[in-house]
Amino acid sequence: MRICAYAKQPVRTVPDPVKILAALAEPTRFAAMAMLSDGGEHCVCELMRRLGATQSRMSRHMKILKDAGLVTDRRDAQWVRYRRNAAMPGPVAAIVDAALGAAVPENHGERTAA
Amino acid sequence: MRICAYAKQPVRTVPDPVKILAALAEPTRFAAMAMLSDGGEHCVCELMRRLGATQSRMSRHMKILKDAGLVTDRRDAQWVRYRRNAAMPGPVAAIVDAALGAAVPENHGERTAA
DNA sequence: TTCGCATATGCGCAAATGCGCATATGGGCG
DNA sequence: CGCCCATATGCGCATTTGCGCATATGCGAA
Repeated sequence: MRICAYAKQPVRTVPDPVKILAALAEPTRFAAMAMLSDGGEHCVCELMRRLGATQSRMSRHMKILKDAGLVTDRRDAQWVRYRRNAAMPGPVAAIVDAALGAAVPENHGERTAA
Repeated sequence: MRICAYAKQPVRTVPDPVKILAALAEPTRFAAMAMLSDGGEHCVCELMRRLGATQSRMSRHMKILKDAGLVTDRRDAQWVRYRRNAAMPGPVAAIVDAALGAAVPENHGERTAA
């Protein structure tokens, strides 16, 4: 029912927040997003090792994060490098940041975001 | 493993972000939180009518939100009034607000949070 | 107490989700 | 080419999750 039918751009569909939340609502995926939030690239083999997941599981989890638009992947020789999607719509990035921020165990009440 | 053993308050356990995300990652529950974000109280019968859910389903969904610490309930005669938990830890409220903010359909690219 | 409205819960079922195993695919190297 | 490493995917299985139905419980009114 595209509201902005006149829009030139491919109608920036407002991403379903529920889908974003579901993608993050799994321990391994959440931990993966936390790893990727260092801004760098990480291959599946590194993710699986650091997070203690099997190869197939980690690959599938990353696909879910990718489908949700939270990460991007890039083929580099025999590796696939994943990184946090820098082009996430603002509201989506806000969800991710808020979730990751709540995971910091240090602060028991203090400010988290900046 | 209570880190702040000296705390007088009942050790504000840092809530598991994944649990919060899971509580929100369901359409009916998400919509319920959106309804409650008007700051007011809403009984189950109102929630179920407005959201098109059956009574038992709505009751259970609200229990999940309550267990996650996102809402509080209050018995009022034959009704149970739910409202957004005003005592949510900051980081948790940040997740909820970010998620609800991403749901606003109006803004297709504009600023959402203030 | 009995009735009726509002809410919670036990139960079984169906769909979704996460997992491991095996295998396929992609790419570098000898 | 053959081999190996890294990643993706088909498949079956077990668990979780959401759902409706029926029923139990709470509460006010007659």
